[in-house]
Amino acid sequence: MKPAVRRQPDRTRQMLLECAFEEILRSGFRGASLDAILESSGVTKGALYHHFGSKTALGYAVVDEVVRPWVEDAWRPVLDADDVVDAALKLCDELQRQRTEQALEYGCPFNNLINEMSPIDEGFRTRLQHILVDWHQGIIEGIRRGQRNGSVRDDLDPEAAAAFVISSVEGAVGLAKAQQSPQFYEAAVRGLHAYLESLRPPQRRRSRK
Amino acid sequence: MKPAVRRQPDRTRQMLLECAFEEILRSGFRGASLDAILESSGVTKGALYHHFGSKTALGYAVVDEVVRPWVEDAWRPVLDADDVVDAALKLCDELQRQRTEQALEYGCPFNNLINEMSPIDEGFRTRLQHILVDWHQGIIEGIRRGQRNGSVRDDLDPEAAAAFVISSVEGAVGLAKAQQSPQFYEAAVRGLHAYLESLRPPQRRRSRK
DNA sequence: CTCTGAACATACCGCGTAGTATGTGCCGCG
DNA sequence: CGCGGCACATACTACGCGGTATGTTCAGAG
Repeated sequence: MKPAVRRQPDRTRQMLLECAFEEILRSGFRGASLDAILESSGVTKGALYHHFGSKTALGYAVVDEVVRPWVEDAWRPVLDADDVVDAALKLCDELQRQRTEQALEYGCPFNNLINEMSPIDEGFRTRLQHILVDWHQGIIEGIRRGQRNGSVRDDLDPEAAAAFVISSVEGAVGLAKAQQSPQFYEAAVRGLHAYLESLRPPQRRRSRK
Repeated sequence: MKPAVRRQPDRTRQMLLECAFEEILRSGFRGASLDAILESSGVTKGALYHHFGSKTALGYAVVDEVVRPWVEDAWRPVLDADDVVDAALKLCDELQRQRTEQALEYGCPFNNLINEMSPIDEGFRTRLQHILVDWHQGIIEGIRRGQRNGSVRDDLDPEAAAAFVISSVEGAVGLAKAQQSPQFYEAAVRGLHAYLESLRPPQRRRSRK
């Protein structure tokens, strides 16, 4: 009657991380109920405290092993593309298309955690900071490469532009939570789209195509 | 021995609102402890529940009577100025200067509440939504006026640009909480500054001065 | 002067929570 | 074959929290 295979510590741990991620996305970290995580994951409290020493430790693990890859997978394609603006616009359209989902209701897990936990817990703050710094640095590198291969204007401060773009994206996703219609969010993405277009060098009509 | 004047219901109520605002800024709404608010305001629990039916009612009142004016006072000057871009840049520098304060640690009360409460409480969501819609509409009007009097480019989607700017500001303030240095925040504001400059019409060198 | 009710003050309650103490089964090693 | 310890499972505890019940005081109407 019991599950065919038990004693799968890796799988149990992974289940906990994923279900905790979902619950934290819905309720925030402090609002996340361990009982809810246990119920959705089908794990008992004993198992949880065997794998993680505390709720905080579980939260840290979620940041390190779920949130971080989740964020990096999002912006990594931009860095790999040869035309940064094209790649960014593509990602921008992606944001527009995925808007019907939970994203508009629950926002971005990364942004949520920064807002909730950074001021009150150093462990969260430093972890989230590193994710942000890496992201920022990645975009800066992308812009520099774009400037080198002529797909981005030369007279652009890469550090400022990168921070500005990241801020606008996270800000838009955050503010969208206050709306029940995607109107504001769509407008913000349109604004971002136009801004990204303006980053192309003026002399050249198009880089190619 | 007792305070010279007691029984000042208006003052008591105001004290509660202000102290609740501070506590909510520090700990979020759910994390805000009524006991902490009572201690900092010097009011007892009986008095609190005489003025407000519940913690939620207190939170709504804080949004309506503290957060809303706080937000509107910030962007109202932009609408009143004749050159929108100048006014926006001024506000932008203001953001840069006030960065040393609590702003970087605790963020924007408005943005914080949206992120925390919108997904889980309709009462908060609708109130915050109205503040955001008014803000958005205000900036749109400002841009339109700028386009009419020649201080803003004609080929600009006011709705998109307004949402984009608001998003970037709130996003920057939110993300700044993850940093202990103002580096990222300053970069984002610099990016915003450059973007605002780009909104000026190209043909005219300067509107005046 | 009296008396009513607004404006508090104090003591208490119930609930959900993170965390713990202790028990159990099973796999692998010797 | 025995047995130690990993991977769980269950029952319980402590505590902070929002909320309430009840008592007290004072200002003002009549």
